[in-house]
Amino acid sequence: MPDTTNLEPPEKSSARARILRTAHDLFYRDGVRATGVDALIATAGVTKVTFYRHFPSKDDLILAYLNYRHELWMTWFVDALARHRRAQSRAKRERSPLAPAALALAEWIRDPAFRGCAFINVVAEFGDHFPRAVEIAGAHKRDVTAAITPLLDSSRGAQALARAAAIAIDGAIVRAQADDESAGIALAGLNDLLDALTASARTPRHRAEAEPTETAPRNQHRAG
Amino acid sequence: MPDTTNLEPPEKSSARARILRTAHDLFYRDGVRATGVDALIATAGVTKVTFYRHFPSKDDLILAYLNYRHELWMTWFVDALARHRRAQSRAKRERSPLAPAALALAEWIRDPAFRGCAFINVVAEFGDHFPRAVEIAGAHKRDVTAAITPLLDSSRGAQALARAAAIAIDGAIVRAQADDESAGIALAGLNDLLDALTASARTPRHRAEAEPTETAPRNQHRAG
DNA sequence: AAATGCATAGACAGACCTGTCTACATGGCA
DNA sequence: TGCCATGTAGACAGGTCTGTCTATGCATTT
Repeated sequence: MPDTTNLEPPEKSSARARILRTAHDLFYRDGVRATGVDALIATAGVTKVTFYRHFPSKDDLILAYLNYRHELWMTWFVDALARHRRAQSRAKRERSPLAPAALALAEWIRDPAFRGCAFINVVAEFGDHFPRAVEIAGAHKRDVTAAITPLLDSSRGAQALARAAAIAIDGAIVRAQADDESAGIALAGLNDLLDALTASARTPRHRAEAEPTETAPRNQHRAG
Repeated sequence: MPDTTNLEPPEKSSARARILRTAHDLFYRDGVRATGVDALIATAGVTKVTFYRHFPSKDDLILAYLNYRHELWMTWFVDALARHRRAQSRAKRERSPLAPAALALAEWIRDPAFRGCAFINVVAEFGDHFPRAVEIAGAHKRDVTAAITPLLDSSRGAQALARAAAIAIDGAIVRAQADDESAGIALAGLNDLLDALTASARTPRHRAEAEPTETAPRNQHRAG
C-alpha cells in the first residue's frame, strides 16, 4: 500500500509514534518474529525504557501494529477504490463493476515494498499461538469484503459476490507474493476471476447461496 | 492433507526419516521459526550429532521439509482429484469440471490438522530472506496449477483458466486459515468462483489472455 | 580382529531473545 | 519550588537459539 504517510498527531508522544511506525515497517518487511526488540529500539531511536513504557510487551506492539496497519491500509484501499471508480465512470467503455478493486490491487502488488498481506503473514507466522492476532486478521478480511460490496448491485446476492471476490483478491495477493515475476499472472488471474464473477451474476445460472455443505463432503477425514 | 503415511523406505536410515517426519509435523503445525532444533531432536528421539549429520543446518532441513511436503501433498491432491472425478462421472447430474478440485479442497480444509498452505506460510515467514524456499514454493504453485489443468478442455484457454482457478484455490486456503469458522465461507466462495469461471469459459465474452498490463497502471507507485 | 559407519548422551560456545534494572536529564504544571 | 511524566544511556538477568565438541557403544564389513 503506497505512500504510508504518518497519520499520528505528533503532539501526542512522538516517541510512541516513531516506535509504531518503525514496527510497522520492520514487521511488514522482515516478519514479526524476525524483528527483535533491539532492532526496533535502535531503528526508532528510543531506549528500552521508553519502548517498554509504551508497549509493555512485544505482543502489545504486535497488536498495535496490526491495528495501525489495518487503519492505514483500509484508508488507502477505500481511497483507491473511489479513485478508480471515478476514472472508470469518466471513461466511456463499460467495465466490470469490480474492476476498481482489481486496479487497486494492481497498484499495490506492483509496489516495490509489497510483501503480501500483513494479516495473512501474521496468521501464517503465529497461527493458533496468537489468537488475538488471528482475530484482528479476521476482522480485517471482513472489512475488506465490506469495502468492495458497494461496488456491486445491492439487489441480488451482492454479499455472496463480494465474499467470492475477496477470496479471489486474497489468492492474487499470495500468488503475487510467492513468485516474484508472477505478479502479472496473479493480476491476470484476478481479472479473469472477477470478470467471470460479474458475468455469471448477470446471467444467474446457478446461484450458489453461501451454504457450502451442498458440495463439501460430510465425512470427517482424520489426518496424520 | 489427510493421512500422511510414511513414504520413506525404512531400510535407509530410519533416523533421517524420523527427523524429516517430525520436522514436517512441527514446522507445519507451529511454524518453522517457532520450532527449535532442540524440540525437533527431542520429539524425533535422536541426538544433536545425528541430527546435524543428516541436516548440516536448519535451513537444509527446512528445504528438505518443503520438498517432502510437496511430494506428500501432491500425491494426495492428484489422488483426491482422480477420486472425485470418478465419483462425479458415476453421478448422473452434470457439474463444473473444476468441481473435483473444490471437493478435494473441502476435504483438506475441513481436516482438523489444516493450518493453511505450508508453502504460503513459509514465504510469509521468511520472504526475501530465504530465496531457495520461495523458489520451491513457486514450483509447488506451478505444479498445483498443472495438476488441475487436465480437468479442463485442452482446446481453448485451459491454461489461463487453470491459473485463475489456482488463484481462487489459494484465496480459499488463506481465507479458511485466517478465520476458523469461515471455512464454510471460503468453500462457498471457492465454489462460486470456480462455477463462474467455467460458465464464462463456455460463453467466451471477453477472453482475457494473460497479459495483465491491459488493466494495470504503468506508473511506478513509490511507497514508504 | 580391526576398521568403519552410525547411533547415543550431553556439555559447551556464542549469539540473540525479551524484559528489568539503576541512574540521570528535561520540561511543563501546580 | 516541588512533582511527575517523559525522555536518555546502558548494564544485566535468564532463557532460547543454532551449531560444535568429546566420549562412548554397537553393528557390519573387510
